This record gives sequence, structure tokens and C-alpha cells, in this order.
Amino acid sequence: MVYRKRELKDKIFLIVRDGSGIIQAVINKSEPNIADIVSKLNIESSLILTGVVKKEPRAPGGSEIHVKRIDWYYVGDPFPINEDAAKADSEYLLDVRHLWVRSRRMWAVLRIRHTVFGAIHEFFRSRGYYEVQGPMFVSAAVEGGATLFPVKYFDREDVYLTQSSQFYLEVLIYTLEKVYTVAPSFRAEPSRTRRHLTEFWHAEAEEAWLQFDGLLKLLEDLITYIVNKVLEERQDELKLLGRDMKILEDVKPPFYRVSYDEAIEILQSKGLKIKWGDDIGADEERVLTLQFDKPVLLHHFPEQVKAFYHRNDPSRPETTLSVDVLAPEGYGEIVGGGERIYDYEELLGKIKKFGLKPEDYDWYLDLRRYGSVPHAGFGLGIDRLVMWVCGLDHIRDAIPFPRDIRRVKP
RNA sequence: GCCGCCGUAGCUCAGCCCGGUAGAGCGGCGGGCUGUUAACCCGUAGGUCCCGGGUUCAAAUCCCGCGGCGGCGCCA
Repeated sequence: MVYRKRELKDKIFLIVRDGSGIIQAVINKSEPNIADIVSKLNIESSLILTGVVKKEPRAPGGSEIHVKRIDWYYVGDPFPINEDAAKADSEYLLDVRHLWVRSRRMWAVLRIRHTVFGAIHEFFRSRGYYEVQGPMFVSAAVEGGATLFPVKYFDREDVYLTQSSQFYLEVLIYTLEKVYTVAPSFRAEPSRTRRHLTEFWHAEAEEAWLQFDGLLKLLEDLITYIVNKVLEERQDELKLLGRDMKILEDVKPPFYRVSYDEAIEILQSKGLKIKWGDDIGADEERVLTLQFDKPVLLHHFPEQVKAFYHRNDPSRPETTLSVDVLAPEGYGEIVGGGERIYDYEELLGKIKKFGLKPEDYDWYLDLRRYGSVPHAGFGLGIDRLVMWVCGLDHIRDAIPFPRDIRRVKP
């Protein structure tokens, strides 16, 4: 594909790209049969060319192709995206996302995203987790709060798109013990923020017998593994995105471990109006994570700010064995997880305490009724992780075809 | 649901306060140019000023509606 064309009196410089990157090609106008074709090509027109590669310090990248033959070409209309639009990071780029993915920037992000997805699978499989798949059509909410997308499912009206595979993973620990999944989740919250999508990629894991300290360790290892893999394989892409590599290189265990209590103290000392029992919102997260240069494991949230299935800490029952991983530099929450309630009576009590109907959770309660083991798990927002690793301003640029409150095209 | 901002050329935007003949850069087209690096220089075409209503002798400009964007809440 033609990336840039610069036509001079007796030469044409054509910067061409393929999936691997870009290189400059030179066409001499003393060969009119070639030059006449190249002269017609617009940005993003395509061609197959043959020539001799030579070292050339004057060329961008240090070498260039002296074109001897054009074997095939296709003249496209003038490409509708220019440098102004790209620089402005405009809404227009989302309208023409099917063309914008050709940009150097999206090229780099998508290659890093590929590495992140691969690293997740490698990590879990190397540690003996089984990959499983939950359904996308579901009949009840995982948690009370989040909103579900209703689906027209034949003549039924109680079917929705899943917002998490967690409950299904909890089912499968009794078969496979250690399970994970990489799947989309859907949230019908009318969120208009730089870190929300209505359809996002969710890496979730559940593990029998896993306890709180083990969970924290697991999260550190997983995130460290992913970041290292990206640093190993995607130096050029990170550089192209202008990412500060130092911050990624410093990602290694142990992460900062901050209890909810300590977080409240830090925030109060920074002058924020917050008291024990309040949820830690996006503004608070930002203040908090700007204090740290590594991911933060924020743990022991009060019972009332976390979903009903979180297990209360027996030594301090007003808090839960819960953890959020906050990405540094103000990026905020990328993981939510914790120990789950394994005791039948305790879970039933919590469901009632939260004003939920036990009959909506019949099979989930069965998991405790018919033999139960302590277990823990978490959900990782992969798009958010990619956003942080790449240093992007908006989650929409971390995924090729973002879905948000209004956008379902392209 | 709440708060703020914006709708003008293919794209990025100025003009709007203070109403009076529609502007620039990029892109397109034509020409020029000593190997260009987001090339550069000259010329040229290109407009339902989002749409609907109102005020006015007169509206891109003021008012109302409409649409879009950003942020918060919620969460990954």
C-alpha cells in the first residue's frame, strides 16, 4: 500500500507499507513506464513492486528499494483521512475506523494487543489452568448493580447478554479446579468515559482452594508476565506510540499493597472529602494512582461497596477479601476480584441482606449446597490493560471496533 | 441521571460576543522544483454555515428545539 508519495522533477519517492512496516521506494522518471503508473497512485493505493534494496542513509529507515518493475497495481480514490484528522484524534476517525486501522498508530496498538492476548493464554496454560467458555446468552444478572442488554430470544423476554462469565467459571472449578476464559462481556450502563465500552474483552479466572494472599500473588505474576512479554516482542510498536518504557520496565512483583483503610487516609491527607464506607470513585483512583509508579493492589473494601458474593474477612467482618488492581499513572482499575463466599448459609444471608431474591440465584446457591470449597477469582479488563500498556488516552483506541453507548458501526 | 463544550469545504478549524456579499491550512486537480522525510513553491476547483422554528429590513452570528462530544456516577 502507498503510505506517502513525494513527486519531484525526475524522481518519485514512494513510501510503501505492508503488514510488517514501511520502507521507501524510489522510481526514476527516466523509466516512464513505471513512473507513469506510480504517478497515478493515491495514498493507500496498492501495488506489487520488484526492485533492488540498497542501503541509503538519506532514506527514512536507512534503506530503500530501487524499483525495477510494477507487477500489479490498484488505484484507490483519494484517501479521506489526512494528518490534520489524525492529529485531532477526532470523532471522524471513529466513523472511518475501518480505514483508520491502516494507520501506523492502530497498527502498533493491534500488534501489542495481539501479544497481550497471547500472553494471557500462555500464562494460564503454563500454570495448569484449563480454558473454558461460558455462554453469552444468560438469564440472570451476576450482580445487582450492572445493567444487562436484553436479547430477543424467540418469544422469551428474560434473556440477556452476559456481563461476566464468573458464575460459570465458579461452576467449573468443581470439575477442573483451575479455570480461565477470555471472552466478551456486555454492560448496558450509559457510561460516557474514556475507560468504558459496552462490549469489552474480559479475562476471568477462578481457582479452587485459592486464598486471598495467593490471589494477590497470582495477579502480580499475571500482569508482570504480560507486560514483560510486550516489552520483549513489541519495542518498536511501543516506541512508535511514544510510550514511556521505564514505567513498564519497573512492573515487577511485589506491587504496592494498599488497604482500603490506608487509601482513605491518603485521600483525606490530600484534602479529598471522603469517609470510611464511601466507594473509591474515578477521581479518587486517579489521585491515588498518581502517587505510585507501579500497579496498586487495593484490598479489603467495605462490604457495602462490593458485590454480594465477596467473602467477608472473618477477622474483620465489615470488610471483604476483595482486591482491585489499579494501573499507575492515573489509569485506574483494570482488575476486580476476591475470595468468594463458599458457605451456603453465608451466601444466602448475604443475598437477602443485599435485597436480592434467592430464587434468582438458585443454581449459584446449589454450588454451595452440594459440596463446596473455598475459592477465589478475578476479572481483568483486557482493553483497559492494553490502553495502559500502550499509554492511550481512550479505551476506544485499544480495540479495533469499539462499541460504546451510541457507536455500533463500523 | 447530573455538569461542561461543540455542530461552517472531503478533513482540521477561524469567523459568532458586537447581525450587513463565506475564510485559512491540509487533501484534490494543474504547473514548478538539486534526494524528498507530515517535502516545498505558484495557481485552481470545492459550501444546504446540521436541520426545523422564532426575533429582525437583514441570521453562520441572537433565542428555542434537535444532534454530537467530553467528564462524573456505575464498573473491567
